[in-house]
Amino acid sequence: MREIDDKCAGWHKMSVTLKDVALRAGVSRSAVSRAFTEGASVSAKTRAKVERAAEELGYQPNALASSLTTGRTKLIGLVSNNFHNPVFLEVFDKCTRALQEKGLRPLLVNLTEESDPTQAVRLLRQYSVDGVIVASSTLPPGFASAFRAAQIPVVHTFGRLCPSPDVHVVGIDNIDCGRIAARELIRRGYRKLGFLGGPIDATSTEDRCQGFRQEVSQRRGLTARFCFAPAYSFQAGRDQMAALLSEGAAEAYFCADDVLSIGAMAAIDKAGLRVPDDIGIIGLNDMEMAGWDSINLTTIRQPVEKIIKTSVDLIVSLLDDPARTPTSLAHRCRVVTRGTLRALKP
Amino acid sequence: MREIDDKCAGWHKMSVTLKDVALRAGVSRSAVSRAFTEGASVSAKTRAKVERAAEELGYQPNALASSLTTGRTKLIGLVSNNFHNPVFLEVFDKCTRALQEKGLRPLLVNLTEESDPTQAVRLLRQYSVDGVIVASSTLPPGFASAFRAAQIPVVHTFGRLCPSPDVHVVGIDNIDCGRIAARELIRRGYRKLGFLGGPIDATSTEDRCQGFRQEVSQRRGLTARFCFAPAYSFQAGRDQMAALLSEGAAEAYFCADDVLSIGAMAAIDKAGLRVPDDIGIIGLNDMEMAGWDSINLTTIRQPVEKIIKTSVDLIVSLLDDPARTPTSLAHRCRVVTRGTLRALKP
DNA sequence: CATAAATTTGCAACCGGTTGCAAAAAACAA
DNA sequence: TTGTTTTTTGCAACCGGTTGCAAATTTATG
Repeated sequence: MREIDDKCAGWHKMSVTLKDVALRAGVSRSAVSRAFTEGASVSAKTRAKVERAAEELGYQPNALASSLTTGRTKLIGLVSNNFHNPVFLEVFDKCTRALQEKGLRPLLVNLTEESDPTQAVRLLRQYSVDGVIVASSTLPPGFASAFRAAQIPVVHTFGRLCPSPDVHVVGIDNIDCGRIAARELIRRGYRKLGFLGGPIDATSTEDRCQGFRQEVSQRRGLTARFCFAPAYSFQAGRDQMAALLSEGAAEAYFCADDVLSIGAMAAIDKAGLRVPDDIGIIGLNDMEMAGWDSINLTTIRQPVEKIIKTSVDLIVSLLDDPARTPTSLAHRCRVVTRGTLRALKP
Repeated sequence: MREIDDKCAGWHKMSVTLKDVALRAGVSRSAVSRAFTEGASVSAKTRAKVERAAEELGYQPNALASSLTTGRTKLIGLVSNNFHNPVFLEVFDKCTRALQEKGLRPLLVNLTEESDPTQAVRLLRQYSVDGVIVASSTLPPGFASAFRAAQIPVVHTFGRLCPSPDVHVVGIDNIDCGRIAARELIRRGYRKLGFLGGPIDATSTEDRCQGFRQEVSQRRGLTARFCFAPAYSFQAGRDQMAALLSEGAAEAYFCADDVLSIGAMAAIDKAGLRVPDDIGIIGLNDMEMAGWDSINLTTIRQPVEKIIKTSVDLIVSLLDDPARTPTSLAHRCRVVTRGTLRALKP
């Protein structure tokens, strides 16, 4: 520590460069460059000289400078608008880890409200990112397409599926999730069903709603009501459920998100009703807190880890082959049974 | 959409450059550069010509290339190892927003296990970040210092306070928080106190423990026991509390983190005891979930928003004046009373 | 209108690397 | 040893911008 400080004393913006190393090692600048390039033509002898000099000077190649000629920055834009949903902490964790393991660096973009991609595209083009991961279950497909139009490889993680999509999509089949939820409720004998969604224009809510509706309409003797909270948030779920309760609630709800579910349960509790005895709830996501004892939410599990891994692998392969025709990749979801639906009839 | 695609057809890696714009506008490259530089000397006429040409070609200046000469990338390393604590979602949200508002871009580094800074320093030096925010309540002061030693402006957010620190620290007075917690428990008439910390080597746990201990030892007639969970996690809190219960628990615990508190409460509940009737709990952080009805945790609130704002303002000012002597900046914390401590005696 | 002052412009060098190419060195073959 | 092939090396140009400086232009002044 002390030693480093002493060595540093006096500099201001030194930053050892290729030239310095070359000078010290007594070789040309190209030689140094090559010594640091995997698979380049350098003799063992010069490589040794260079490495020693670099070591002594504490040289670090400037990734940005080299990107100028190589055309690769190893930067990946990580774009999201879901900075409020706990499940996204897991997403960021997994995603940054996976990228780091591949030698890529996540450049984070937080879309505040904004759902217009031009700003984000501009920014990420300025930084010459090699690719972009759009992680959002609410943005429309057109958002991610804007990156493609700008020649930037892009994967829309948690995006809306589509048979022949504009850009690569990795996520879950939200329509199917709606069906799964409906079937689970029906299986447990509920007849008066409800759907509580997030923002009505979020693609995930639309799709989950659609699947739910489809499944319900295929059966006889069921009723279903649909409503939408203005956000995927505790407060929104709570308020919305409070309103529903005052106008006569259904027997069980599919809340299109765990946080929403928890808000809804708070309202139910406050109204003096009990889950699952009076009202059943099934959520979606299986975020960590869903498993906490005081919450214990039955929910549909989204395999986040797999989704992220697939997305990162995909973006990596796109770096080499950007032209691959876009595909939709859906991961399987399953119900995680906890305590917010009544027991199956024996 | 269609139109854009058509225009794109044929390119491969075109990327419009300064030269292209210069050519089209019929001016020199420097003129174009100046037209895009705030406060440079350009006539209105040429600026107009350049802007039109740039518009037509869809030109975006390459931030990385310009960083080569200006020495500024506007990249800020955001380094953290707390990708599991929900409060950090808020941290990331606030932090990225604040940085973006200042025209800076967060380059995320997820320290997986790792508590050796050399790797991170190397990486961020390669990308010539203008500064670094280390957001962690567990890393030792030496971690952030490594950036300073590498001549990179750094702020340690949520770091350990110190009268004359090695690097700028913004956060809370953890020792004081320990005291506050103890006082709150004592005020409510608890006599047999307990401290449940996170990893024993996390600076935040050490300090909170120390403050708690200090306060307790200043009073008569109190007992206090101390224990530490291996992580700031639900499971760890739960397991640790389960162990405590089996060997005879205290009347009230200060759990050095909200997630830990919730885990502890789960264990208490499972043991057939009740909070706050049998055991009182006070947490620390006031993460969003602490306010959820089913949790309703009394806790010490950390003013995350202010802390982040201060940190970002600080790093911004460091960009212009990197040599400023490091300071410790503590934000005030206060108890948020909810339902996990017994009522005050009348 | 001439001249001085202020503004705008382009040239050329530079930022920190990479890379094609031809010359130099080393390794190999005869 | 010499001639040939292979490997290593340095030169110089380039990546996409920025900037000091002097020349050219515009504006202000007398």
